[in-house]
Amino acid sequence: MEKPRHRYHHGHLAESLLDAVDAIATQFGIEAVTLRACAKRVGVSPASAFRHYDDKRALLTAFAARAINQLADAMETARTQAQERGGDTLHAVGMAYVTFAIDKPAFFRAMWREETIYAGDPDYLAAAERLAGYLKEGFVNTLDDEDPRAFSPQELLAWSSVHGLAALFVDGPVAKERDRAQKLRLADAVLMQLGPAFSRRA
Amino acid sequence: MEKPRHRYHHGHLAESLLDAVDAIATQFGIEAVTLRACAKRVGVSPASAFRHYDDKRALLTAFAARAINQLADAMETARTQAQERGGDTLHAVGMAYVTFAIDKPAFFRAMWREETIYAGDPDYLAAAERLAGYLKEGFVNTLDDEDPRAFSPQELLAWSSVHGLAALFVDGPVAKERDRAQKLRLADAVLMQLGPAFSRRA
DNA sequence: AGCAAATGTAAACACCGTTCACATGCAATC
DNA sequence: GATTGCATGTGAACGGTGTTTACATTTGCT
Repeated sequence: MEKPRHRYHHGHLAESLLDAVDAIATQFGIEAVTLRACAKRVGVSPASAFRHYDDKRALLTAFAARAINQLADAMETARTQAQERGGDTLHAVGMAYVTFAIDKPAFFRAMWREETIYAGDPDYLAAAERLAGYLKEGFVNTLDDEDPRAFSPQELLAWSSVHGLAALFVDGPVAKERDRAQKLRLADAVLMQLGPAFSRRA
Repeated sequence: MEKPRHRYHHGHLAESLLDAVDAIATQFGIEAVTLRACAKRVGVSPASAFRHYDDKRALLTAFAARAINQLADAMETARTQAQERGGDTLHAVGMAYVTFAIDKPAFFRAMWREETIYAGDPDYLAAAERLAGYLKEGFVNTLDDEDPRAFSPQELLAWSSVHGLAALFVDGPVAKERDRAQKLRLADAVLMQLGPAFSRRA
């Protein structure tokens, strides 16, 4: 497990490149993510990336899928904790969503960028569907036979509210000068307002 | 008003470049917008753009501000019509918002891109504030002395819902295969759900 | 051991944003 | 009307970008 510094074959290049995207996006933002910079950071030639990804776009797609799964993980944790404590599951999941966006804005931007990723990618779609699942929980399914990718107006309102709030924090002129805690308090207040719109189970 | 084909001085380069961004973004998406391509389309050398904009980013900022104002125009029209007809103003304004996003996705993307524009630009901020104003209308202001850029939880919920719905249509995996009319019907149903969350004036 | 497939490389390509010294046209002054 | 100064557009150059290609190295299989 030591570091054989200069192996010709890297071994885990595909994943390491994703880590490089992660690091650069975290530090300098998604716009600063460059194939060449990722390669350099991993200690590998620029061309080698193409052995693992068709495109820069394919790399960003994989990164987006990974980011969505990270967000979904956070939502899953929030749901489980809320269930144990008997709290409002939808609220908890929504707060996890907004919190992630506030803490990892570059990741949040990378996730939803049709022009920069291959939005039809199966892994990406699967991750998005998993994420949507946590938001749908707690709603009474009016039609169980329905396409699982479809949303009832209520479900879509829930996702829209949470997503819009996150997006406005990250890329909009909302609460720009407030710190993290203030944003979270504001998010909490906003999501509370959502309550009356739903007749949902405890 | 004829066309003096080859004047050395263009005359309205700054605005023409915005038109070029408009055209290219409409046809090929915002990611395809290139300073050189804009210049070529206007029939001018690439360097000339820098006499009018500090940056590519400054050009995109101006375009974003223009796009926001276009959206705000649409919202203003919707509001006025709804008022005349005695309809739900907030709903009408929200539908204008979502409709714009569906019809001009590249514009909608360009508007909210902190990493690609100068989000502190006064013109941009003014446009955003104007837009927010139309969404705030119809709410009872609890604190009139408050910072006009601040939002009550209700107001922010309204913006978030509408913005999130638009964003999910444009850059999310929602209603991807549906046509325009179907999306608009779905948007209508979603925004209807919002009603119970507000105790707002007629 | 030997060979094929997988993986990494170096060099080249066209395109990108940006800068700088220079060319051109416009408008105000004499 | 000529001169002069300023705003505006140009051409060539720079380093950086994604991507391709022909080639090098390593791994894994027989």
